[in-house]
Amino acid sequence: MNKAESVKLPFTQANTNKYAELLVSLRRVIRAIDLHSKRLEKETGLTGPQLMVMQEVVQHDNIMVKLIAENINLSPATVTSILDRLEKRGLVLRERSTTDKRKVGLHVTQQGLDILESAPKPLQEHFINRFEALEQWEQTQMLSTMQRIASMMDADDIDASPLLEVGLIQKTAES
Amino acid sequence: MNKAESVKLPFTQANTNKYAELLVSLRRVIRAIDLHSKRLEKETGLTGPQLMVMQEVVQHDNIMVKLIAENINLSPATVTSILDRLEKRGLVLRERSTTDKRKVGLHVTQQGLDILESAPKPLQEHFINRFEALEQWEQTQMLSTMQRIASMMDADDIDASPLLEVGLIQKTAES
DNA sequence: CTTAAATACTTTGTGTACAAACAATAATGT
DNA sequence: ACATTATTGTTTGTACACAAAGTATTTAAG
Repeated sequence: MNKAESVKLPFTQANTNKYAELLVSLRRVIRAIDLHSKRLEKETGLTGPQLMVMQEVVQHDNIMVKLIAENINLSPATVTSILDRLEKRGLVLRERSTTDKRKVGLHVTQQGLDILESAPKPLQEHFINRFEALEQWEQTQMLSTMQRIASMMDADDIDASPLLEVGLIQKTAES
Repeated sequence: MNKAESVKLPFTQANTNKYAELLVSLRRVIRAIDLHSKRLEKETGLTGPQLMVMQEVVQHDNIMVKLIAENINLSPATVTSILDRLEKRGLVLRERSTTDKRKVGLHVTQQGLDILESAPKPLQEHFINRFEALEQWEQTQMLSTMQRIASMMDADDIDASPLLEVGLIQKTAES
């Protein structure tokens, strides 16, 4: 077990445990998504997040800001700023509820529908094609890996109780 | 399985192939990374990206901006703005090369080293612990899945030649 | 040697993305 | 009735993150 005592290893160095590589892959993915979003914007006038918000509004008319935020995993503040832009372009409408004046219901306009009509997907066509060309089991496996990473990451405080359902693996300390 | 066949299915509809769920997981992960970065900032004064840049500079003294950008997968413009902040706080130094005055070499200061000394990891401790508690094969499998997703995403133009090695799956045109 | 092209970095402009502070309203408590 | 608390949404301030345009410098071409 002489793996980590080497010479100096300032911080994350050569033995750089796999999670560092994982982080690099994640960065690549994040960047790819962002670049796609930027390209969308030029081609269709809608960024990825804007597209996701629009779709939420279309699928659930009169939806509240809070709900949108939860559904697509963004903070309310972020959603507000996205809605500002969408409203300014006349793609959605805000309507304050009369029964509960804290709430704001969202509606898509005809112009918004028109844009969505021709709107592309929130992920690269290229990726989608490749993904769907995979075998079912591969898609499933990819998805469940991502979901697992996600659940390992969020809930920093909640302790891994639900993660152990798989079985109390007894550590198997083989080197 | 009568859960999603609802009424109209405007665009991305109920059969909403798995990639949509994948995107949701990715968003969760992206957000978890961002939230961790924000927390880091409050606790140590360094965000995740700042930490990554610092580590590049420590590991390769006199490194150029361009190189940093490539190594951590960011645009030069982004790195410049991160360096602005690090320099303003006296954590790094910019030094214009004398032989090629376009180039800027980066150096970490003592103060920067001090901060790094106590610097946390760029991912949640919690995640790292969980990840490293996994079996080796599981770590490997997670990593390779992420790398596969990454390579399916970037290089929008490059056609999937290396991806087909697995076998020319014949599309499975069910539905 | 002068112009053109390439390189390295910065600036500008836009769009996320968040926490924290705020405002308005609603629900609850006393 | 009045005060406290909770909920919903917005504002403010900061930090990414990029493309496109701009600056300075170097290299290449003619």
